[in-house]
Amino acid sequence: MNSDDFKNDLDHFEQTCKNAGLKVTQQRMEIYRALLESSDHPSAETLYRRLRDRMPTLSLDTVYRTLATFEKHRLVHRLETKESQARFEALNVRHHHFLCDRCGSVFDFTWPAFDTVALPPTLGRIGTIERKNVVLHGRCTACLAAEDR
Amino acid sequence: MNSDDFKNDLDHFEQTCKNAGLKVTQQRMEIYRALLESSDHPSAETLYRRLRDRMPTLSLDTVYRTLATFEKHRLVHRLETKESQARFEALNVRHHHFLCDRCGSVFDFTWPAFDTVALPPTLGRIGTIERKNVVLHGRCTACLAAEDR
DNA sequence: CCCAGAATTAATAATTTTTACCAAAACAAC
DNA sequence: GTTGTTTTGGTAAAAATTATTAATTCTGGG
Repeated sequence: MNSDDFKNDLDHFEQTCKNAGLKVTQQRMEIYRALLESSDHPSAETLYRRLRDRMPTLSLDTVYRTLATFEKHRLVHRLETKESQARFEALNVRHHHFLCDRCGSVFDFTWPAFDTVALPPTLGRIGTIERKNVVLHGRCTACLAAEDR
Repeated sequence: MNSDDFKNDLDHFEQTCKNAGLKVTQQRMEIYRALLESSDHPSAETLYRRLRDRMPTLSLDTVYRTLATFEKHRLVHRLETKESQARFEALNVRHHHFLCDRCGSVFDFTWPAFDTVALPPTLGRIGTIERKNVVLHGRCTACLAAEDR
């Protein structure tokens, strides 16, 4: 992500907060920024540890509470994983997920061809679709390399 | 699922247990059967409640332990959801999931057209793929009907 | 610049989910 | 039958998440 995008995201964040009547506090800013800067879809705990350097007084409670607030206002997205700890990502470009079954890492990717495939007709009876996501499972390159030793 | 398929699944279950050196106990049988009979991807707690009628002495501990054992031997599959409680399904035909964002229900569907789409080339750098799954989000018909009132 | 209201903090605790422990009993498989 | 695995019951612990309360801090709007 280049610095312009970054600035835009932070602007969008401020705007969304204001629209929703949310105050733009230091903590909310930093938590959102940390999510933008992270590509590893951190959990609340991870974010907390990551931010304590910059913000020694930050409380874990605030991280959980803030993430829940963000989620409610669609600023962040809670990932679906099998792990016990929930993972989050800042909500920007549409993408899909690759999950490494060994180390649990999550990688993003885009797949334009997928978006054009017609959905199976049976879905009409199931419900209305608002989001389509692909989840791939496998081994990430790092784990593959580690296993070859 | 017709009763032949069902029998086949139970046979496959017994065979897999034996291959893995797992004893075919009453509890394991019933837990697996309950999963085969369920289309709602129940959690450990739900399975426990569901089975207590037939098996009053079953313990929750056993359900968790057994599901973990099954998962290790690839007899069941732990679903990825945002919910706190993990959900399980018996592992048979390949399918995708529709999640209702309102009531949390999970519906299965197949999508042959999806399976033929070429993956984006960028994935080569990420890792090797073992499973591809689509997760759709939306409102199930029941929730849509309820909202129209 | 000030004020009201919102948000955070600290410290603790409760809840929920999941897993673990033990000794005793049950039971599947050979 | 014997053996070794598994379940049970009861309890407990760990991990993840949410809540409480009062005091303090800070944002946003005037």
